[in-house]
Amino acid sequence: MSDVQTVSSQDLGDKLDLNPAQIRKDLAYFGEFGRKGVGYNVSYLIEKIRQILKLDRTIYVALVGTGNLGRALANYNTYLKENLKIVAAFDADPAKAGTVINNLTVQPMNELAATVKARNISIGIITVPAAEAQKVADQFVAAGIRGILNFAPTVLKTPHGVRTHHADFTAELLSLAYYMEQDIEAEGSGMNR
Amino acid sequence: MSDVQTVSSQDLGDKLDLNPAQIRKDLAYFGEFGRKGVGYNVSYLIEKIRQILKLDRTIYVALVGTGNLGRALANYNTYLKENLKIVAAFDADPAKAGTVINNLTVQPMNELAATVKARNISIGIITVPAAEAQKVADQFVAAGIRGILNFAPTVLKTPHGVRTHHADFTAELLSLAYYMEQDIEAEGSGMNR
DNA sequence: TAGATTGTTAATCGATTAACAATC
DNA sequence: TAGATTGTTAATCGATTAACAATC
Repeated sequence: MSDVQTVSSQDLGDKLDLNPAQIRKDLAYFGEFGRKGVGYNVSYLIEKIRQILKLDRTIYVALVGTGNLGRALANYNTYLKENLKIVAAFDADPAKAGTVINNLTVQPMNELAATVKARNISIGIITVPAAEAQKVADQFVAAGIRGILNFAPTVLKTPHGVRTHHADFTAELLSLAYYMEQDIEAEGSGMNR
Repeated sequence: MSDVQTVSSQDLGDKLDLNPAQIRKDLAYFGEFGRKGVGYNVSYLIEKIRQILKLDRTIYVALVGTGNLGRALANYNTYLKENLKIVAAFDADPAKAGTVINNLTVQPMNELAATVKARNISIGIITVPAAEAQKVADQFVAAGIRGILNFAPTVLKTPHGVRTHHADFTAELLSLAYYMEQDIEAEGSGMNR
């Protein structure tokens, strides 16, 4: 491990709390990336993993809804890795068109389809009220988007072929609450984690 | 299934796409909730599951940071189930103190500890810039909070006994992008999902 | 060459499913 | 009683880990 050019499955297992055999098996599933007796070349492995995870290309993202959450996400843009870029923002309110949020000029909805195509946008983020979310999803789908990240508290219907993830704060809080209670019980019973 | 008073593991398995034996085993782990030859009493089962998931009590939540994201979450409050309630909001900017967001009056940070105790708050939400997040977490911990939901793009250090979840938009988008690509490949290869 | 470490096969472990006695 | 369905034990399946030949 003093040689930073190379890393062994043992090293990786230690760091990731995983069995070295697991590491080797998982990597071997995608190809032969290592050298027997030597280990894995770090930069080569990173490049391979980027390929496996499809992180070797930039993905362009559009945002609909420039309320508090939409603006928060647009500002978050700065933190997104270079392979994810929010490049367009839309709002149904015509009065919002032309306003600027963190370098993005808000566009009216009727420009959505053309912009998605022109800028090669493949993911749409929905931060509109629940009542409007489905309509926006339909417009994204019609524009040819491949994935939707929905922040509206409603379940969207999207056709097969369009991946839809739901960012659910409530679920996040409930999950946290559940594990908190588990912790408390574990303490009470003198168990360790 | 025509009798809505009662439900069988078969019924539940059909609905949840799970093996009936799995359903029975999982439920049996927590106790004997069913009646042989009859099934599970629906309302009794719901109550038991609520108990198991610790959903039978109200959890009080505080929010620090009333920027775009904080305000968005405060408004989201309306959608939270009755067992999760954001009951306090704080901001480091003294000028913000006293402003009202969706029924919540923003308080100055020096009131945090007292409010957490007085209102029996067990979860803290952090929506401040990354640079301030750790400081806020420390204050939450000192106030005796049991769980933290962190929206700042930074990893927090919290002591053993304080559950910390990180709501990571980037991870959400990356995961979506990954599955999108998988879908595309599956199509290309004529595989079905 | 001797030591190290991969990729992979064999052994183990755990989780899922099937089967069934108990019983409503 | 006959039919249905649980709770649980036994069988199966898959995933994790150990072991090791290949080889750098």
